[in-house]
Amino acid sequence: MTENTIVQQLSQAGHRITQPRLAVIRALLEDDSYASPSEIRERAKRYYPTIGLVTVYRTLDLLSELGFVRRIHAEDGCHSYATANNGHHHHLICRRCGAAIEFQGCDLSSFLARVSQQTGYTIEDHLLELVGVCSTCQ
Amino acid sequence: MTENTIVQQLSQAGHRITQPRLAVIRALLEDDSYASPSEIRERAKRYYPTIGLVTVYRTLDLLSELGFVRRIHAEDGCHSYATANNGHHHHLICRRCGAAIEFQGCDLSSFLARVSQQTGYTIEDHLLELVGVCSTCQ
DNA sequence: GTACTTGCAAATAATTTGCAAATAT
DNA sequence: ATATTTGCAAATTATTTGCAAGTAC
Repeated sequence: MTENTIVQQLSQAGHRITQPRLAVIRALLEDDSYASPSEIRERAKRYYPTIGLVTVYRTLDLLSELGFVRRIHAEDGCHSYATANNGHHHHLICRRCGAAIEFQGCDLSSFLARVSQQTGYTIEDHLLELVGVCSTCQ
Repeated sequence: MTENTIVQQLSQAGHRITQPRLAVIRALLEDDSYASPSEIRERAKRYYPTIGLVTVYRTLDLLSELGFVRRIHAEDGCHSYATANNGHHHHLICRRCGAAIEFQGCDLSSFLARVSQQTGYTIEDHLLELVGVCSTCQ
């Protein structure tokens, strides 16, 4: 995902391209490790030093609605975000450095069909996150 | 999971069986839908009317360490808990009534091996939650 | 009897809201 | 020019901690 793509889609969706929003977008793209709103704010200050935490919250909400970020459900809480590409829906997270990348080809259909049969539930959605160690950290 | 099993293991692990703890355990077992600490407190009041919210938090922590409850990562936040059986590790959640049951046989090994190969990560753990509609709610 | 547990009150942390000033278009 | 966005301050919500009183063993 590039800054241009995000800016374009933000704009097309009727939102303004402001300095604080750009700063958050850059902060997210410059580093693939997941981060909390206040960590993202610290990174974003490099691009817009006076950015307020409230603006970071609001920008994350906005980017989340548009599918450019997603909340990470880590062992220590669910207050962090990572960039996300539209379409893919799952993160693979490095336990050491926090790098959160998306992986391709989540095909669980036969597994889900079996669980559905066993339980009587219809299954409509799933949350899947993999945790491990990235190649750099190994 | 039964009250007796939990009480026994709590006791064996050196913890005391108190009225507030029993109330939380009963509140959890009486209903399989997941609930927030304060909802659990409301349910537990039926068994011990003066129970404090702090005690509910502490009891949930304790039960969580022992593996009898697990946090549910729902669409609206990660502040809720459901009962868990030792060994199984994933919940299937009804979107309508909140029933959270565990399912058997999570075999993702070949899937995980493929992701590992594609990404260069070693994969050590995973978080999986399925969301759907239970047979009663259908 | 003693160590563990409880629950209040207070502290801390996380998030949201109201609103006047600033800014993108 | 105007509607959107910002960011402060304050409100709200969630969670943790200190500690004196209560309770299980």
